[in-house]
Amino acid sequence: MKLSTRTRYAMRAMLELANGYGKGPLQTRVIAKNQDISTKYLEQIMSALKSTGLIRSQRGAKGGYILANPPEKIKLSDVFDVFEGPVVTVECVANENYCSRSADCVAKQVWGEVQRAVRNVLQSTTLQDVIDKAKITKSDYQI
Amino acid sequence: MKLSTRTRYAMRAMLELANGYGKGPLQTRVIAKNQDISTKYLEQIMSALKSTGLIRSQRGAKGGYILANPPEKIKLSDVFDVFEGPVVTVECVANENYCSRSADCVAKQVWGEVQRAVRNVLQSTTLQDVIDKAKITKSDYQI
DNA sequence: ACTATACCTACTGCTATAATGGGAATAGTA
DNA sequence: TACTATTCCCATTATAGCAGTAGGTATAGT
Repeated sequence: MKLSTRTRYAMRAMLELANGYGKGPLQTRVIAKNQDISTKYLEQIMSALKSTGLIRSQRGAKGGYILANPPEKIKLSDVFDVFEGPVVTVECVANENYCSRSADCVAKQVWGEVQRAVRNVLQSTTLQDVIDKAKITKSDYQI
Repeated sequence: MKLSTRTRYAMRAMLELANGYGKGPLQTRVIAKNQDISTKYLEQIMSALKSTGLIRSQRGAKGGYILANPPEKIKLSDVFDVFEGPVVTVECVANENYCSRSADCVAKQVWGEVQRAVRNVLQSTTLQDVIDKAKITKSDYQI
């Protein structure tokens, strides 16, 4: 159950944007360099983040991306869901009609609990929470 | 972050074995039929489960598989780990030297929390727990 | 005009997944 | 002994998704 690099890159990019929130747009190129990510690949990721409404863009020179909402309003689950779907698990948890065993299936319940555990962590934490945590634990922090 | 079908099949097969624990070996063919899984594919999965020591086999006619330990001694995480590795997340969480940002990386901490949440669910539940739950909620249960 | 940026589309190599298939070794049974 | 049901072992395949590359267009600032 690995995370895709897309999700990891997306999270790191969003944390960069959160960190620079209020200081104008941040460019893909800059984020890519800071995070040591392929610029071209990150471009696609930013595009996806934009299409879900998490970030806004400014085209042209001095353009870039900014968060669509303040970092304390963006939950980690918002970012996570862009590429990992509605979280973890199994088709049968989401779709009641997926399989004939559905009603009685206990395996389904197990995966449902795992799903809730993950969601609980990601929904109860905002980008701002993460930034704050970093500032507390490290003066010389990095994201 | 989908689960592989291997893991889902493995879990269902283990639950079948748990359900029939003490009644002699259960055959791949039977499990496959009950669970509507390709027999040949399940064969490989059973082989992997055996090689990790979770189940034992009896070859030849009237053979099959049995749990290596009673169902109350087998945690769901034992089954999960066979195919999903040491759980969720990201190389940098497991390997301290994976990336130069490691020491200060807050993204890493996020994924670490997710990992712990998942492990917590899977380590605190045994096969027997799941069977019991099914018996309570349904007289006509199915796994 | 020039430049830096977002934006768009297509392609590529790679790997893992989810099977399928054939057959050998083993053990019970008639 | 012959027969049969099983585990066991190995190879092959089709597909899909991931991660990344590439080239170009539209837009905005200077």
